[in-house]
Amino acid sequence: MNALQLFFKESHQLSSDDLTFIADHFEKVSVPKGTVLFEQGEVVDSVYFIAEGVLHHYNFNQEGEKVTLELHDGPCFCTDLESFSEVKKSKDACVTLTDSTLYVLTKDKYDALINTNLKWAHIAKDIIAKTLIKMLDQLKVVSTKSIEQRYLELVKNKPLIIQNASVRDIASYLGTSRETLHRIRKKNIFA
Amino acid sequence: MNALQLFFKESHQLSSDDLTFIADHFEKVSVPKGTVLFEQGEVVDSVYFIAEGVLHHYNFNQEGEKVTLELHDGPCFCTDLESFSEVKKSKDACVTLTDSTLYVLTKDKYDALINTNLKWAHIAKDIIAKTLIKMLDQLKVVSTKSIEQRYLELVKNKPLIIQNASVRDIASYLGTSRETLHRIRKKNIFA
DNA sequence: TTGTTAGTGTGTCATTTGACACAGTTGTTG
DNA sequence: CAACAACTGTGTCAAATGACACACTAACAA
Repeated sequence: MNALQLFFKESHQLSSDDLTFIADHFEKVSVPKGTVLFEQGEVVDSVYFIAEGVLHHYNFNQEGEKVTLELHDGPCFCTDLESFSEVKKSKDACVTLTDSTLYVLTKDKYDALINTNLKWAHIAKDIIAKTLIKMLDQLKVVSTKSIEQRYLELVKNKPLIIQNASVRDIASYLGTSRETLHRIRKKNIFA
Repeated sequence: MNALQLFFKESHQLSSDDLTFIADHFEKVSVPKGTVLFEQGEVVDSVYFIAEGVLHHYNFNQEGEKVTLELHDGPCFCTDLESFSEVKKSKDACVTLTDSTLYVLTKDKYDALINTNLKWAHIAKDIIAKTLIKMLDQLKVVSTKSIEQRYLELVKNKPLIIQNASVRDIASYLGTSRETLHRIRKKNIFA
C-alpha cells in the first residue's frame, strides 16, 4: 500500500476496491528540489498529495517582497483551492524545497471522482472540512502564541521544515524579520 | 424570499422547489443581544445562518484572557465546525452583540440534507470550500497587512462590527492591545 | 442616592522590534 | 581560480509596542 492509500485508509473506512479506485485516479511522480508545482498567474488544475517532501507556498506583497504562506511537510494535500475550484488564476506559487514524491489528481479526474456517488462527494467534503478545521486552528495559534513559541514548536514537530527552508522564509512564515528570528535562534541555541 | 434563500440563490443555481426545500430544513429565530449560541465544553449541534446581527466568537488562552477569534457580521454562516462535524466539545463560545435574526439547521437535518442526493452534498462541500478560501485569505491578510491597515478596512467594510464590539474585543481580534488600538483610533480620528 | 463594575482615554517607561549597514560564508558559474 | 549572488550573523539605533497606573464615564443594582 502506498502513502496515498495509507492516508485515505486512516481517515476513512475504505475497502481495498476503494483504495484501488483512488490509486487509479492519482498519478505518482518523483520530482527534484526546485520543481515548480504552480506559479502566479496560472490556473492550478491539479490537487497534489505530498507523500514525501517539503514545499514552499508563497506570494508577493504590494512591496514586491516574497511572503511565505505555508511550509508544507508531507504527508498532506496541497493546492491553491481558490484557483483549482473556481478556475481562476492563482495569486501564489509553490515550489519543492527537497526532492519530493507526489501523487497528482487532475481536475478532470477530481470531478469524475466526486460525481461518481455520494460516498466520494462526502470524502471530498470531509477532506476540505478537515483542512478548514486545521486552518482555523492555525489562526488561533497565530493570535494566541508568540513567535518564539511557534518557532520552538516548529523545531519540535517539523524538523524537516527547519532543515530545508531558509531562515528568511521561516521568518516570513512566522510573520517576523530574519533578524528577530535570528535573535530567537541564538537565545535557544542550547535547547 | 428570505435572507437565507437569497444567500443560496446567489451562490448556487437553485429552483424555487430547492429554495422551499432549504427553508423547510432551517428554523428562523429572533434573539436579543447577549444570547449565547454555544459555549466552551458544549457540543455544537447546529449550524447558524446569521441573516442579521453581529456575533462575538472567542475563547480563553492559557492565561485566562478572552481572545477574539472572529467578529461575524451577517449574512454569513457560523458554527464551530470541529465540534459540529466531529461531535466534540467546543473550545470556543459565541454570543450575539446585537439583536439578531438567525436560521438554525440542526445536525440531524444537516445530515438528512447532505444524504439526500449529490446536489446537496456538493452544495455543502462548496460552502465549506468557500469558507476555507475566505480563511486562507484572512491568514494572508494577517501576515501581510499592518494592524492599522486592517483596522481601517474594518471601519470601511464592517461598520456594524466597529459600532457594536468593544475596543478591547476589536483589539484582541486584530491581535494587539487596547492601548495600541486606541493610538490608531486617535491618529485616524479625522479620517 | 450610593456603590460597584466594566469599559475607555491617556501618560510614562522599559522592552521589543524592524531597518539599516556590513562582514563572513557558501554555492554557482564562467 | 575568480567573480558574483544569495544567505546568514551581528551591531547600532530609532520607532513601535505592551505593561502599568490612574482618572473618567456609563450602566446597573442595592
